[in-house]
Amino acid sequence: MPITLQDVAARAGVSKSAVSRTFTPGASVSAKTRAKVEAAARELGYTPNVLASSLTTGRTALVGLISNNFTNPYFLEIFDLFTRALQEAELRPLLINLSAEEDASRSLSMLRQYNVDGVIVASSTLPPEFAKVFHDAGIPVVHAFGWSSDTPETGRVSIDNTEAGHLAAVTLIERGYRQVGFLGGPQSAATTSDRLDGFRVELATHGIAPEIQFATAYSYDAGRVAMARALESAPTVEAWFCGDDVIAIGAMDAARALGRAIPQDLGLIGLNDMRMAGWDRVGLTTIRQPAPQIVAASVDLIRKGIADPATPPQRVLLPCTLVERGTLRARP
Amino acid sequence: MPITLQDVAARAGVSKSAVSRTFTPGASVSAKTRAKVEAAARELGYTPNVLASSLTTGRTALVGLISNNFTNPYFLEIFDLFTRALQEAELRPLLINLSAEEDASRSLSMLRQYNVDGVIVASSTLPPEFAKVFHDAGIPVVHAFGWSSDTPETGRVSIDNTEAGHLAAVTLIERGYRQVGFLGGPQSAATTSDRLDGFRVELATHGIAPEIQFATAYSYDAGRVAMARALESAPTVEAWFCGDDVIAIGAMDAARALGRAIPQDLGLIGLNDMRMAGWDRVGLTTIRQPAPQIVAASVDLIRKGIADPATPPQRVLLPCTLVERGTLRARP
DNA sequence: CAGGATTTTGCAACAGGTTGCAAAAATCCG
DNA sequence: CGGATTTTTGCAACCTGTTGCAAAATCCTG
Repeated sequence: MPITLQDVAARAGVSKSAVSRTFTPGASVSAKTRAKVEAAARELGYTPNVLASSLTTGRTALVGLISNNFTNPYFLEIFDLFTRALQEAELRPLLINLSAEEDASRSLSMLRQYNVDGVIVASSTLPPEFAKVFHDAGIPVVHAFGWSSDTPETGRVSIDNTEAGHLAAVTLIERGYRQVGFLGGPQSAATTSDRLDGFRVELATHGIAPEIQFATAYSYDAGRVAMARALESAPTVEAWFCGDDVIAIGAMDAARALGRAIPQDLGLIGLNDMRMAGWDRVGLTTIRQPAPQIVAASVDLIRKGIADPATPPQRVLLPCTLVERGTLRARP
Repeated sequence: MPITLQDVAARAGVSKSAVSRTFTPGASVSAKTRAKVEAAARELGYTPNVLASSLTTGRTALVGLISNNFTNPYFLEIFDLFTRALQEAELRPLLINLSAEEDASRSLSMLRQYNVDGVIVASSTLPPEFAKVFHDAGIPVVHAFGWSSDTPETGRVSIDNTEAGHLAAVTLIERGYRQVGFLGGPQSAATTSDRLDGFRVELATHGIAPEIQFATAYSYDAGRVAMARALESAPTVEAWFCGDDVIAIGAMDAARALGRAIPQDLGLIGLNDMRMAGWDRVGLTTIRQPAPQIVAASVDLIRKGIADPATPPQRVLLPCTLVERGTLRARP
C-alpha cells in the first residue's frame, strides 16, 4: 500500500540507489536524475521511511522526553517550549510520563527499542542518577530543571539552585523579615536540598535559622496541606520561601483560609515564575527560572551530543532573577 | 555495539528464527528453546529493535499525539491522562505541538515517515477536517475534545457540546438570570459554535437572546481582554457562559478589576472543570467534561482501529455535568 | 579528438528483524 | 514398535532503505 523507494525508482526509470541519494543531503546525483526522481516522488506521494533508514544510518531523530511533573502547570509551559525547540531542530519527542514509577531501566529499554538519538529528562524531582543510566548506555542525555551539586556526569541545564536559595534569603532579609521558613518540594528532590542550602547559608550570616517544611509533591494540594501544617507548627514565621510557584499558591490559599492576610500577616516568595504567577488573582512574588533559555540550552546540548557522541557531558547554569509582585511586604 | 538477534541466536545455539519467535507472542517455540533463548537474551541484555521489526510487521506502536493547546492548563491534565493511558496500552506517544501552524499535511508526512500506528488529535480548536487527512491516508485517527455536528467521518470522542450549551442556559435561567452572554473560545473552533447553538436554542425557548463575544484563544489573557471588552459593550449582562475555564478565570479577573463583584454583580460559568477551577482562589462554577472517560474512550477507539483497520470510525459522546462552586448566585 | 580525471550510476551486500515453507523432531495411537 | 500427526526448527526470502565499490558516463585539457 504505501509507496516505497522501489516504486519511485521504477517510475523514474532509475535504480533504488539513485532515489535514495536524491533524498540524502550531500550525496552524488546529477541534476537530471534528481529532477526525474523528484517528479516521480511527487506524483506518487512518496515519503521516505525514517525507520527503515534508521537501520543503516543509526539515526531516528527521535528524542525521549521524560518527565514526571504532570500536575504542575509550569510544566505545560516547559513542554510547549521543548516540543517547539525540538521540532525546530528536526527532532521528534517521544513523550514518557514517569509519574507512576521511577524505574529508569524500564524507560531505558523502551527507548532503546526505538533507538532514540537522545534523551531529555525534564524534571526537578527525578534523581540525578536517573539520567546517568542513559549516559552509561551511550545515549546522549540532558537533565533539565534538575540539579544538585553532586550529580554524576551527565549533561544538565538548570538554574543554580543554591543561588536561588541565596536570592530568596537576601530578598526576605532585605524586607525586614527575621523569622523565616522554607517550604520546599519533595524532600527527596535533588533541587530541594540545594535551594535549602543556599537559603540557609545566607540566613546564617544574619544569625537566622529558618523553619523547615516539605510538601509531598509539586502541586497545589501538597502546598496547601504543607502550609496548613506549617502554620500550626511554626505560627511565628513571618515569611516563607516556597520551593515552587504552585506550592506557593496552595500555601497562599491555606494561609488565607486560616485568616492570615498576605502580605500583611505573612510573606510568601515562590520559584519558577510560571505564567499563572502573574495572573491578577495570584500576583505572586517569585524567583524566575529562565525557562526558554534552559530549554534552548538543553536542546542545543542534545544536538551536539547527537552530532558527536564523543562530546563530553556539559553543564549549563543559568541565572535566576527576582520578580516582584504582591506577596512580600515592601522594603522598609 | 548493540546486541542483535544474531548475537542471541549464536549464544543460545539456535537460529535467528527461534529467537524471533521467542519474542513473538503466539509463535511456535518449544519450552526448551524458549528457556535457552531467554537465558541468552538476559545474559547479553538484549532488547529487540522495534523499528526493525516494524519493517515487516508494519507495526510501530507509535501513536501521534497532536495538540495545539499548550497554553491551557487543562491540557496538562489531558496529556497526563493520555500518556498514561497510551503507556497502559503499550503505545508510545509521539508528541506534536501544532501551536505554530495548522497544516495537517506536514504533520501527516512526518507521522508517515515514522509509520505511526494511529493518531490522536487532542484539541478543541483544530478543525474537524484536520483529523480527516489521517483517516484518508489510512491511518486510524481519533479526534478528542473537539466536535461539531457536521464533522467528517473520523473517530471522535467528546462531550455533546450542544448539550453543554443547553446545560449552561438551563442553569443560568434557573438562577434567575435573564440578561446573559456567551463568551466563547476562538470563533473558528468547531466546539464553540456547537456550544453556542445549544445555549441559544435553550435561551430562545425563554425568549432570551444572549450577548455574544469571542476570545481569541483558550488562555487567561484572551479571556481577560475579551471580558474587558464585553463589559464595555454589554454592561447590562448579568451572567456569562464562558467557553472554557481558563477563559472564565481571565474573565473573572477582568470583571473584578473593573469593580464588578462575583457572583454578586456578575455571574460566571465555565466549562471543563480543570483542577484549578476547584482551587480556593478560583472556586469556579463550571460544566465538567469527563476527561478520564474521554481519554479512555479515545485510546480504546485507537486500539480497535489499529487492531482492525476495517473498523468503521466511531463517535462517542459523553455526558457533562454541572459542578457548583461560587461564581453563580444561588437559586432564588 | 584522444586520454585521463571526475562525476554519476547500478549492483549487491547489509541494517535487524519476520515469516512461509519444508525438513526434522517429537508425540500419538493402534 | 511403526507409521501417521503434530509441533518445532532452520533456511532463505523479504521488509525499506543505505552504501562501498566498480563500471559507465561525462567533463576537461592539450
